Amino acid sequence: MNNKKIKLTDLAKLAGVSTSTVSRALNDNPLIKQETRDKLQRLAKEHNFSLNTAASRLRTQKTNVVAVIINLDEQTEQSISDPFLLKVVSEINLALNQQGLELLLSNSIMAQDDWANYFINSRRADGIIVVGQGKNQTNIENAANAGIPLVVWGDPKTPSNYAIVGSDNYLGGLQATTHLIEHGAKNIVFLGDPEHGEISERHRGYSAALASYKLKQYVVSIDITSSSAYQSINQLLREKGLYFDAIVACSDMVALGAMKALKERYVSIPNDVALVGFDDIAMADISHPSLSTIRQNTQYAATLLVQKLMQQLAGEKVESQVIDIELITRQSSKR
Amino acid sequence: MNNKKIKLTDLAKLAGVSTSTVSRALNDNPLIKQETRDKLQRLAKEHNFSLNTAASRLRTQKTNVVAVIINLDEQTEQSISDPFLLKVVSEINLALNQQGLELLLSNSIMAQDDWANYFINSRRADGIIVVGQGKNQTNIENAANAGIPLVVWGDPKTPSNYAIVGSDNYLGGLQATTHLIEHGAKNIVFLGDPEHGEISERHRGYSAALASYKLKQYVVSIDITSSSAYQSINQLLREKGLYFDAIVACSDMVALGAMKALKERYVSIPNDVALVGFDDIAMADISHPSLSTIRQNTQYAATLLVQKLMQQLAGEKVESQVIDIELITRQSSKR
DNA sequence: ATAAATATTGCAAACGTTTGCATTTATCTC
DNA sequence: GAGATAAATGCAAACGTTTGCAATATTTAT
Repeated sequence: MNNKKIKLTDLAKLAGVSTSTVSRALNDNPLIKQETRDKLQRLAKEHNFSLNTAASRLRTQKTNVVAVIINLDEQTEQSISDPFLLKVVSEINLALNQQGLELLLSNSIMAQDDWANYFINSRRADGIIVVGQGKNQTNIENAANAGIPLVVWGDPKTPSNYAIVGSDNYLGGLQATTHLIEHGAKNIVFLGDPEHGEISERHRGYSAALASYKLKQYVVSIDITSSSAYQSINQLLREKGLYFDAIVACSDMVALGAMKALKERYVSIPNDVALVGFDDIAMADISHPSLSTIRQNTQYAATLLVQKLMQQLAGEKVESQVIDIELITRQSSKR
Repeated sequence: MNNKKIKLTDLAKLAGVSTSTVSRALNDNPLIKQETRDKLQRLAKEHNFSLNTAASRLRTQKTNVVAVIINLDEQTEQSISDPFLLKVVSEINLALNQQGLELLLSNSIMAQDDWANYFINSRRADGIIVVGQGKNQTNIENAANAGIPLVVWGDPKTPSNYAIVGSDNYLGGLQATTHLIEHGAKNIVFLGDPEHGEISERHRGYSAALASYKLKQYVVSIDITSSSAYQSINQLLREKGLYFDAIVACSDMVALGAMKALKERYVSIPNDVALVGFDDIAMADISHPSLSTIRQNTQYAATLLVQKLMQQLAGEKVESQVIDIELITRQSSKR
C-alpha cells in the first residue's frame, strides 16, 4: 500500500507532462488531445489517484455539495418517526447523486438559525434544499432575501420569495374529502395541525369540499404524530362518543394512529368510520385495513428540487412548482 | 448585503492585526490573549464572517466530515421502505452533530465499489460509517485492509478486521423465540433471509431456542420487505394451511406484512398465531394488535459508532461492541 | 517551402487558511 | 533598573488544485 498520498504533481512527473495537462486531462478538457487524456486517466486509475477536493474547491470556489436540512418544529417529534420525510430525503439523495452532487445532511442545525451562513458562507455547500416549511417561514425568507441559493419542499402555493416544490395540497385535501362524501360520509373530522405550512392547505381543501356539500367542519387540531392522533381519537370517543363517520388525516402516520384507536374500540373501518390519509408511505398498503391516501410523487419532486437549485445557481430565476397528487383508494374508505 | 465575501485577511486588516492572530483567535488558541480573542470573535460575528472550509481543509488535511453509506443489497428494496435504517442514519446524524462533525450521505454509491477511495483519498471525509453489512462483506473488508478508517453497523459477532457495532442479534432471536415458546407456541416459523448478515444471527438464536425445547424449525426464506412477507404468508396459508402457531420475523416491517396476511384470512393474533418482530420501529406500537418486538438501542449505537470512528482516526485500536437488546412484549404475543 | 492558422502543452499565479519559527511586548527576578 | 523569562503577536511558507496567458508543436494554405 502506498504510504504517501499521491498528488497531481506526482502523476505529472510520472507521465512526464505538466500538472496543467494532467489537471485538464482528468477533467476531460477538450484542450487536451484525446490520446493524452486517455493515457493520463488510465495512469490515474492505475495509481489509485483521486483529486483532493479541498484543493479543488478552494481553487474553483465550487463544492458540488448540496446541504439538505430537515426543517422540523422543535416541539414535535415528527422527523424521526415519520418515514415520509426520510423518504423525501432519500429521493433527493438519489437525484443529487445522479447529477454528481453530494448530500450534506442536517437536521438539528436549523435551531441555531444562521444555517444559511454556516453552509454557504463557509463554502460547505453550494446550495440548500430545505425539506419542510415548518410553522414559521421567516428564517427561510431571510435567507432567500440574503441571496442564499435555496429551494424548499413544501406547499408551492405559499407566497414566497423562494422556489417551493411540492404537492397540490389543497387539491389533495379536496379530493380526499370529496371522495369520502361521495361514499356517504356526512360528519368528517380533519385530523392535523391547520397552522402548519403544507397542512393548512390540506385543511383548506377539506373546508372547500365540505362547503360545496354544505357539511359542517370538525377540526381536531393535534401534533402531527401517530401517537398524538391515537390519543386524541381515543379521548374523543371516550368523551364525545362516535359523532363522526369519516376522518381526513393530514398524514398517513396520523391516520394509522387514529386507526389504532378506532380498532381498539371496535369501530369498524370503513363501515362506521371511513379514513383517508396523506403521503402513501409503505405502511399504508400494509395496514389492515389498507389505508386510502393521497400519494405524493416524491421522486419527481426530488428531481425538480435539484434541477431548480442548479438553475438558480446558474443565475436563472426559478419559480415554485405544483406537483400532481393521486388519490389511492384502498379498503379504509370503501363502503 | 455585502457583495463580496469577506475573508480572514480582510478581518485582520479591519482589526489591525495579522492574519495569524485572527486565525488563532477564531480557533480559540490560548496563545492569543483572551481579550484579543473575544474582540476578534465579536468582530467576526459582526461581519458575518465564517472560515472558508475548503481552504482550511486543504491546509489542515482534515475535513471533520464523516461519510455515511447505506449498504443495501441491490436486489432488495429494503432501504427506501424500511424506516429502521433511516432511523439509524438519523441517530448517527445527531451523534455526529454533537461532536461538531458533518454527515455526507450516500446510498447509491456502494455499487461503484471504490467508495473508500472516493471518500477518503479525495478527502471528502475523514472516515466512513457503513450502515448494514449486507450479504457480502468483502468490499468492506478490503477497504479496512487498505487502512480506510471505517466502522460498521451490523452484527458485532461477525469475525472481521474492522469494528462492528450492533445489537446482540443472536440473543434477540433467542429471546423472541423463547418468549413465544413460553407462551405455548409449538410450531414457530422464522420469517426472513438467513443468508443476510445480521439476520443469520437472529436465525441462529431462533434455532438454539427451538433446540433446547426440542422443537422443529420452519424457516421461510424471503426478501426482507413487508410486501414479500405478505405474499409468502398468503401463499403459505393457501397452499399448506395453518401449520404454525407463531412467527419470529426478522424485522418489524416483515412482521407487519405477515400480520396483514394473517388478518385478511381471519387468523387471530395472538390466539391462533403469535408474532414477534425485530427493531421496534414506530409502527410496532401503532399497529393493531400492537407488535411485540426486540428493541434495538439505536441511539446508543450511533454514539458508539461515532466514538469508535474518532478513536480510530486518533490512531487507537478499536473493537467490535455488542449492544443490549430488549424484548418489548405487546399484544401480538400475549395469550 | 514558408507563412499563417490551429491544436496542444507548460508556466506561474492564484484560492484562503494554518502554523513553525522569529520577533516584539509585557512581566518577573534580584 | 538591567537582564532574563514568559506572553503575545507577526512573517511567510506551505496545503494541492485550476486557469489565463504564453509558448511550442502541428496542420493547412499558398
